[in-house]
Amino acid sequence: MARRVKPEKSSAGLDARKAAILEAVVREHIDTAQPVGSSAVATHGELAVSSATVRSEMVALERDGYLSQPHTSAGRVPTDKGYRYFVDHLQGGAVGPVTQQQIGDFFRTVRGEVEDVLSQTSTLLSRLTSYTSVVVGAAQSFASVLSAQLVNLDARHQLLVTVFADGSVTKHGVYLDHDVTPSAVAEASRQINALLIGTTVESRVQVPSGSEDVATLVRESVSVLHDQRPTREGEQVYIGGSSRVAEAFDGVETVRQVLTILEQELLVVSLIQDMIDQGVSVAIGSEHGFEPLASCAVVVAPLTVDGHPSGAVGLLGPTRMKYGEAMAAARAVSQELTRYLEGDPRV
Amino acid sequence: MARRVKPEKSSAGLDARKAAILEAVVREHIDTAQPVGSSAVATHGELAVSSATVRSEMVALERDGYLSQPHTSAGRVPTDKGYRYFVDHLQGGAVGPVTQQQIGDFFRTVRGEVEDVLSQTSTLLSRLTSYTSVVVGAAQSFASVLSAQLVNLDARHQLLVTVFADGSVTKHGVYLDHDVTPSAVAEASRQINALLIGTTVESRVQVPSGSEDVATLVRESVSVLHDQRPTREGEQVYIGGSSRVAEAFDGVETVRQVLTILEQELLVVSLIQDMIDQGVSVAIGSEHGFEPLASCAVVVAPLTVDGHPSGAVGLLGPTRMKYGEAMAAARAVSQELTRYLEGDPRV
DNA sequence: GCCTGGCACTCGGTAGAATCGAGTGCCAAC
DNA sequence: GTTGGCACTCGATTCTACCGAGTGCCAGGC
Repeated sequence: MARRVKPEKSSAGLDARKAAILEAVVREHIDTAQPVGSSAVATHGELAVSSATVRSEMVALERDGYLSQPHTSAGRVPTDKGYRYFVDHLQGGAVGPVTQQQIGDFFRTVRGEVEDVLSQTSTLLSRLTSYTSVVVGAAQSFASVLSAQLVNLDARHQLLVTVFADGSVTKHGVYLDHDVTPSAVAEASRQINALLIGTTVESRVQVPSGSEDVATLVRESVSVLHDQRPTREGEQVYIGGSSRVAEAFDGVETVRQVLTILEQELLVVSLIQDMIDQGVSVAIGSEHGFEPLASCAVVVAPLTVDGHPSGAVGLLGPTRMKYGEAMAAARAVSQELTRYLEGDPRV
Repeated sequence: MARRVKPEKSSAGLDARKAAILEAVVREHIDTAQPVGSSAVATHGELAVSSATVRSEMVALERDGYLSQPHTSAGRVPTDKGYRYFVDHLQGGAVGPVTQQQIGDFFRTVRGEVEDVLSQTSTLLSRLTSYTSVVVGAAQSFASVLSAQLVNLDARHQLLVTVFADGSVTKHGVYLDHDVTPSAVAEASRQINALLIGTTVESRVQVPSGSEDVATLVRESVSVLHDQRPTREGEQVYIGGSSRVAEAFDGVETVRQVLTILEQELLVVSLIQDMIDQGVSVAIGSEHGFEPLASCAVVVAPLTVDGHPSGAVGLLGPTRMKYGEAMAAARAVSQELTRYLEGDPRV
């Protein structure tokens, strides 16, 4: 058997006509949610060939895994591989002027704590794209302590309020089984502040021994701060427009599955984090290896504040989502959000 | 025409047999989600009457608005009024021992900031009941300031961290258009603390005039704290198990509508707040006057910490929800959560 | 050798007819 | 007042026929 290699097939690319047909099928299917027939491609598209030609090309595209047929005598539907090719060859356009304007307006007028801004950003992104949006804000666990203060709630209950260099604030209850005097709390607060400033939650510090109230308070405070579970505290997830899930899929069961996934924030974070780590911006269907999201596509854009990776914005839609628009919107929002966060460090 | 009044009809109550039949219909319908026929009631129920008798009673119940027929020759379905009667005559049982155990375990082991506890409580309640749950935590806007501190993020950016008597903490960015020295910040922090301690966000305080850095910082800080939007900051909403919405209704469109409502937190808060204010614990169908939730029922239980109303826990399900279980679970969780919050004031 | 028009074939979707049966309303008899 | 009996209704289900979009294949043309 001759080892002759047909250039169009062995190379990753498709020949121009196949590519054009694939693109037409994808575009049409995204638009109509219906299988696309050869004649639709022949008339609608720009290629000047007959439907018979399109048909034979489609056979090849199907053999190579870019298209599939729901059943004989139906049109073709893109496979995940087909979408992948489409996305890879999409020259990333920018977002429309109206959308850009809306994004600009939003960040010009939004105010409040970072958490609120992230949450509202998620809603914005969802509104702009009509897909479900996810914003992940990663607090740097290596951020050092700027201030730690023990506040007296009542004689037995104190609140440890810690401010970190990245602007995040945590609070932890510190309880004793007997009353302490305000002056003991004030003294403990001074010591804690001195002890913790400049450290991170990962660094170990020398705590005083002894059983008098001040020492106990200091020990308790330090331990409660260091025992915070790293995952939950480190990342916040904001999901916007979960009702869009019900628009994207028509089976109630699929909707339920996707919503169930979205409820598990750790899952969502790790999925998006994986994508960011691998430098991927779009995951289609089962590319992320997540069974229940097999009919979904995820688009992400990283957030980098002052050079540090610090979260991401993402969109979740059906595999037949409008990739161009979604990617443009995610990019635009991530850029503006980054600028906002940098100009305005973790309000 | 004789003005004779039949006692059973004019009084609010139904005669015993009608009540029994109504109850049987409601129970059966909640169980099966199907219209209930007369024979099912006659056999299944405890009443020793024939289906023909049940039928004629059902005609009366339908005339009085407790039941309705999807179409001739189908069984009967309870109306909102029918559910209302059922709920009003439900003697509130307690939660099962297993559930009680789970709730107890949860509050015995849960740790962290209040916000996290409330969020996890919402998930718990949803898991226990398989309905979507809502937890509203109301921070007292009348809570006085325990401590206010200005922390130096960098030369132009300061963070105002305020601790309130109810244990809540807020942070606000304070920015100037020029650099300030750390000692100015420290001095401003001292003044702000002295100025604000004991006040509430509603009380007006006398701020220093003058253009030097310290006075400006103090003015800015006080104003940024007072300008916080009262609604958004005052109440936090935690929604658990939104995927349950997809289980409760079978039309994708209904699911979408309900999810859309749940996304509008202010709406949810005001709905629940209204119910609490009016001392209602169950709202069925259109009782709350909310079009898109016409096919839903809402169960709430108030939270009162140290005698002050401070939020609520709620459940949202279909009108054919298991009222007994839902109410018992909401009550049990609200009690335990109340105890937790009191014993452990706003960690 | 590639493209094209023609053609037989496939198969899901829709419409209509027939059927089934759960459930009703009514009535005469007890 | 209750009950068994009975005719009737009407949604749901099944079956059939049919339509048509779309295919695969092939012979003829450029």
